[in-house]
Order: sequence, then C-alpha cells, then structure tokens
Amino acid sequence: MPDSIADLVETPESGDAATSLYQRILNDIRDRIVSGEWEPGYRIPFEHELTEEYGCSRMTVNKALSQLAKAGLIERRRRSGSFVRRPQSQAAVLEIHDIRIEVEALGLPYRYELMSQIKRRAGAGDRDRLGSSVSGQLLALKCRHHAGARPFCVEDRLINLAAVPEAADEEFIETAPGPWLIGQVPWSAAEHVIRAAAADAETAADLGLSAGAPCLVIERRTWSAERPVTHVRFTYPANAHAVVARFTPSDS
Amino acid sequence: MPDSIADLVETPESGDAATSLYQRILNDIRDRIVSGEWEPGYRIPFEHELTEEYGCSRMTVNKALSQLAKAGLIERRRRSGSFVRRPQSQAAVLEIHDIRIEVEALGLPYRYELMSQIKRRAGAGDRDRLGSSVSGQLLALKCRHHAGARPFCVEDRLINLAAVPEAADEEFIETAPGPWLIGQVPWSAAEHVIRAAAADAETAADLGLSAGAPCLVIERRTWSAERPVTHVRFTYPANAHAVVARFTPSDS
DNA sequence: CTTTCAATTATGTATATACATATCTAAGCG
DNA sequence: CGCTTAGATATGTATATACATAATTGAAAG
Repeated sequence: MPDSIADLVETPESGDAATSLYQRILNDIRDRIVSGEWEPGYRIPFEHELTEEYGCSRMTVNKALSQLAKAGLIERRRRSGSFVRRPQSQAAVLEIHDIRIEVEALGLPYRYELMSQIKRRAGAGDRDRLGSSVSGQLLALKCRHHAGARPFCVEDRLINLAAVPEAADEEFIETAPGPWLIGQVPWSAAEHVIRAAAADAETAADLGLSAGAPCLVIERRTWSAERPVTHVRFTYPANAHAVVARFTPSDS
Repeated sequence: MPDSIADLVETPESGDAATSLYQRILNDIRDRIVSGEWEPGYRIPFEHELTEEYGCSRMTVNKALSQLAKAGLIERRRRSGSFVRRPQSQAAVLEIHDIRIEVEALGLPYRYELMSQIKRRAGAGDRDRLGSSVSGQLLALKCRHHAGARPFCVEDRLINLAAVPEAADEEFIETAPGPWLIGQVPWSAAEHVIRAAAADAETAADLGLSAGAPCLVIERRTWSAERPVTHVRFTYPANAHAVVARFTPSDS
C-alpha cells in the first residue's frame, strides 16, 4: 500500500479518541517530520527504541514505520535504520466556491433550478458517497445552475438529515442547497475529488451536450464535527470550467 | 492515515518467487478488481477463506486486505466482510508532485520515457504559459509516464533556462524533469489549473485513446523567488486519475 | 408486533516469537 | 596491506494467539 501522503491525512470520520496505538506512533513521527523538527536525512529512532518509548511490541512499531515508508515520508535501510526523506509538498487549499458568484463573475445572469427532491432512507450507494457510517433518512437533490440561457452545471446532492434535520422542511426552490447549508451548518472538514468523465445520457441531456462529451466532475464531501453532512457532485461541460489552486510552502 | 499502498507495488522484474506472500495476495485481489472480474459492490472472500486458500495465517491475509482498504480499492465492514469500492484513484496530485510515487501508489510498475527535447528562444505562446516576463532561452520537453504496460500520462513542460541554467546540460533520459527540478530549485509558489478536455489527435495517440476521449488536464506553474521556473501540463485519461484534496478551515 | 438484548461473526489491533535478509564491522588469513 | 569471512544489527515477513469492536441475527420479553 502505499500510500500517498494524502492517505496519511487523518480523515474526518476517523476520530481522535479511537486512534490505535500504531496510528498514534505514526502520527507522532509524521508530525515531527512535517513540522521540520526531524529534517531530511535525520535518522529516526530504531524500532527497538520506539518499542521502549511506547511500551509496545516491535510489530506495532513496525506497522507504523512500514506505512510511513510506503507513504514516502521515510526511507528504511536494513542494518542502518530509518531516515527522513525530502520534505513533502503542501496540500493545496481549494476554495469552496459559490456557483452564483462564479457565474456572475463571468458577467452572465445566474439562474437556479430545482429538478428533483427525494427524501429516502440511506442505501448502499448512498453510503459510498456520504460515508459508511450513515444510516437513516437523507435528502437527495438534483439541481441545475444556468449561466444566461445555457446550463452551467448540474448538481447532484445528498444531505444527511441526521446531521441537518432542518433540511427536511426546506423547499430549495428559491435557494440552492449549497448556500443554504453554509448558513446552517459550520463545516469542519471537506474533501474534494476532481476528475474528468464522459457525459452519460442523462447528464448530456441536462447540459445540452452530446453523450460522451468530456466533463469536469467535482465531488465534495463535507463533515461537521466528525459527522458527514453532505455529498455533492457538480458536473460541468469541459471548457466551461477549471479549478485553480494557488499555494506557497509558507502556508503551513 | 493510511497507508500502505506501497506494498501494492509490483516491481517490474518481480516474478512470483521474490514477492512476499502478503504482496502476492494483495496483487491477486487487486488484479481481479482492476480487471473488472470483481465489480464494485462484490464481496471478496472473508479473511478465513483466504487463509485457507493461501494456506497462511490470518495476519498475513489481514495485512494484504488492510492495505487494499487504505489504498481505497476495497471497503471493510465488520461483521459483513470486505467489498470492492467503485473505482476511484486516491492519487493526490496537489500533494505529491512525483508521478512515480503516484503510479507506485496504485501498485503498478513505473516507467518514464523522454519523447522530445528542444532548446529554443521564448515565443509568444511560451509567454502565455510561463508568464509575460520570460525572454531568452528555454527548454521544451515532452515526456510520457507509464503505469505497467499502459501510458499513465503525458507531460509537456517548459523550463526557463534563465532561472535554471543547469537544465541545459541535463539529459532527462533517466530522470524525469519534475523530480530533477525539485532537487535543483526550491519553489516558492505554485499555481494549479485543473480542467477537463477532449483529447486532440496527438494526445490521443500518445495515450492510446481515441480522439475526443475525455481527459483530465493539470497545469502547474512554479516560481522561485518571483521568477517563473517551469510550466508543466499533465494530461491523464479520464477514469485513470482523479485529484483529491482534503482540508479544514483552520488550514487557511 | 415491536422492542431489547445477547450471541455470533468478521474485522481491528496488539503481543511474543521466529527466521530471513541486507548491510555494516571487525577479525582472520594470505 | 588487501581480501575474505564471520558476527552483529536492523529491518522484513510470517505465525499463533488473544482480546476488542462493530454490526447483524435471532430469540426473549414487553
């Protein structure tokens, strides 16, 4: 496994309380590396030293170190020890954008349209999107955002009613769910997945494209206090949209 | 955090003899997932079944499955079993700028290939990419990164020789320009643009796609001390790649 | 008929142990 | 002095075992 450094990031659904020992060891070492306390080339303590420090077995320490090695943060050499590798780069911050502002910035009139709204019990597919911990009622919305006369993007959203019960009484006819949610729930963490995909028949019809046309898909999962709040998938026609992220190493 | 996809890596020369058992189990399962034999939602055999099949202990099977779970290929649910997740790359381009690590994190052997290398004076199109302040010599590179037998992405790069004169003497046959630059120049700022696009004829040929196929394009401009260093455009086939970014408000 | 609770089951983590393997160190020999 | 060899050392993988935890099933109680 391997992981990428992204995998080393604590995901919101993994609480802090329930962390296992090997995870704690891993976090401790990772923190010392990314904070710069242990610089590249530094030899981190041997397994048997960490074993003593944490009062655990070598297997537990080994699990933490193996995963750090797979993540590329350290390099392990038999007989020599484990060494910090060159510093990892920073995570970029993507802004949570408001589509209205985006459209109006283009100088086009913005229009929002609710296409469907269904309240239902969470199924397996929903758990894929919101997180496996979700059970109970949720709200499935499909909306369309227009720029001038043309569709700008379609929005396919799930809202966890256990986290946001007020959403059940909201109509979402005038207000888009994104801005409404921001006013309701303070989010504590988010995850973006950005990818390209060919438009399926439904999406193509919604956006006025031909099936198979390239689209940019942005999915966002949001948590509030460790609890999944919403999953949303925006589908934009290619060329209508790009994501920009700027960052500097000094940010962290 | 995760982690352990590093073990998903199959070294090119690795036959069956040199690989460890847990790695072999991991590869077997991964292959069945990526080949489509086990579709998303499929329940893979329980640990105790794999224990029997491979004639090993549960810990060994568990190591393989845990790493697959961290790699995001499967989802594990207590009491229910382990299930194939819908395909989703966990590569984090914004965090890891090294495609080798990205490919290896997917458990595939990595290969780099230099396709062309041209030294020329900056023109108008180059200034669009590197910034208007650029004048003088620059290096234009085209490379291809492979994951296993298939092209993973093509890289189209400009290097400002005024900022990195050493690049003129580098061959870039063994080393990809990305890792080389990181070792040469400390970057102080970067900007990413991520978008979807239809493959043009040249890109389609390079990636083994049909023209018009949806692709994810990631462009990055990097500066060192206010001076443009490089502009690079990575083009990935859709479905082969996604960008993941996680963040919390406290980061910004 | 519904709710509650205990048993079952699969995974999650941890331990002690064992042997393999790579590599560095130092002793021994020509 | 240079080369070979044996030991020491740290990591790599595997085992058997144990108990914890989460989720589902089914039986008992209301």
